[in-house]
Amino acid sequence: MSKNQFSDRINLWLDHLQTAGYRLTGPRQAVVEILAESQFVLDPTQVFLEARINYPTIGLVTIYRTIEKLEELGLVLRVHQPSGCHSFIAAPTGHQHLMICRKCSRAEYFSGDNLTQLISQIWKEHGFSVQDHWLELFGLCTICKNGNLINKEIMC
Amino acid sequence: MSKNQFSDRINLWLDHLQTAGYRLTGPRQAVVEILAESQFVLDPTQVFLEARINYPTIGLVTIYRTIEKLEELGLVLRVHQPSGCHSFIAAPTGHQHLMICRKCSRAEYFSGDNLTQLISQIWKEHGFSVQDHWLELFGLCTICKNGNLINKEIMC
DNA sequence: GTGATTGCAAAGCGTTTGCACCGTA
DNA sequence: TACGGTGCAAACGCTTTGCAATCAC
Repeated sequence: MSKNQFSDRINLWLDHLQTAGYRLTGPRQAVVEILAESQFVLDPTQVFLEARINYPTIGLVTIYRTIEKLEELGLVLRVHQPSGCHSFIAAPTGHQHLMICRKCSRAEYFSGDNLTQLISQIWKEHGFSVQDHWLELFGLCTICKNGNLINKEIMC
Repeated sequence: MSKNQFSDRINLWLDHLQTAGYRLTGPRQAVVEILAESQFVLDPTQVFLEARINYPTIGLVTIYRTIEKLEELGLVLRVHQPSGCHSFIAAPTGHQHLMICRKCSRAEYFSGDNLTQLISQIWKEHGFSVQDHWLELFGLCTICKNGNLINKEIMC
């Protein structure tokens, strides 16, 4: 994804917020910039620390309140991991699932999962009607797999 | 799953605890009985309330400590749901995934997911090496789908 | 008898709420 | 100017820890 696409996402999110009746403020823009551009899943404290670089007076409470609004607008997603469920990432466009790097927390979306056969089989065997599914992959991203020491700290 | 199989699971878990060097106590047995027999995902407070029926002096802290040991022995699994990640269920035998009823929290395991093709495709397209995956289905169980009012309160 | 286990109370942690001040529209 | 947004401090709920009494081995 190019730098321009990330910038587009920032503007898209700011538009969404404004359309929903929310005001455009410095602290809000700082949070949007972090989450819209991040290739890694981030928890509120990580967003807070990043946001303070551009907006030093921002408080952690504002991070929570902004994430809440972005989540409500479907722009941001809570990410569930074995290590915990306190992190967030930009929501996908369309039907996609996450793969997350165990080492650096980099997150990428993929598509192409086809569970229709499985779901109809489950219907027949268990009588369970499936409405929704969660699929998440864990492993190593290209960079970490090749032994590079690139991680969140160095990248951000 | 028959009643006998559940009773077997209780004894199996108690054996595992003892083999691991843990002592067999009343409070521990009470927790094991609840979690080994439950068809529903249960959070620590729910286990606590259930366990007090058989063991009225048990404390919530003991629930947490026993769940911790059962998890460590691979007998119990934390369940992640849109509503939160504080619930637990007996771990599956072999490669299986959970389907969870949105209405009553009943959980059933299924097998037969085949993601090998998807994972090799992801390797080719993203260079991401997948080590593990999470798959969870959400919907309605046979009982809730048919409009019955059976739920946790009535069942347990 | 000895050391693990228990329940209570207190501490810890992430998150939310109350409130007066501030800044956008 | 009006009212939504902000940051601080305090409250909150779930979970963990410290400790003396208790209980399994």
